[in-house]
Amino acid sequence: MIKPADNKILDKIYRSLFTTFGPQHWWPGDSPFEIMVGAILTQNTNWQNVEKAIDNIKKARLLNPHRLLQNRDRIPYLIRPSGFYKLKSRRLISFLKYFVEGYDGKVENFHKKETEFLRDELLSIPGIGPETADSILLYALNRPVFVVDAYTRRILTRHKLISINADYEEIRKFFEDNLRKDVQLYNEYHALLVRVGKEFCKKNVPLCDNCPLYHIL
DNA sequence: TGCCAGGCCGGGT
DNA sequence: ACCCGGCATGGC
Repeated sequence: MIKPADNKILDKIYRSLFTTFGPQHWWPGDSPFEIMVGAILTQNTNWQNVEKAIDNIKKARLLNPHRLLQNRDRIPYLIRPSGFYKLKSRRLISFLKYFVEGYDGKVENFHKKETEFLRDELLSIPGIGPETADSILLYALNRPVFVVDAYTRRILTRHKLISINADYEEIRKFFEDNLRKDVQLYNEYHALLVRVGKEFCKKNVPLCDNCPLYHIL
């Protein structure tokens, strides 16, 4: 991992991205529960497809943990547009059981728990890995946890800020160690990385000098 | 048309 | 401890 000399590089990157793109208003979603569902459905999937799935759930008036769990057999059909729908149905149901049985499906009941404790609980749910857990913690529960995703990794790798072998925890620590612990900052930063990644840091495209980050290396 | 999308898991080395 | 295929739909 790396990141020698300039321990302000992450600040520079953030300012550059924010100046270029402005606030991203993440997470797209009206309620913490919708965000949790979206976090699971968007695994390796285009957000547009996830929106269709969430719309289906809303139209069925099932965007509520208790009701969704009670109608679990309708989930595969409803979330079909988000892809991997049988797999994701199982994952969503696992999460719903955890949320309803452990917290009565109420977000307020999470508030008494420590972030690390919740993170461990989320990671123990089958189908919830580090990015999904951290997305839920940051965007649904407003906990200061930095979310690392494929774009984050690709951007940092391509700009030689981390080694190609760096694992999830290493990258997360890189951000959390070099930024102030601030929910709004983490929120915007991750959203901006996704934004710049979609536009300028695609797969199988080397490194373009149009990228706003190109010149601050 | 083929490639890709805001991962995660399980089996094989 | 890695590495890789499977999982699926819809947009460009």
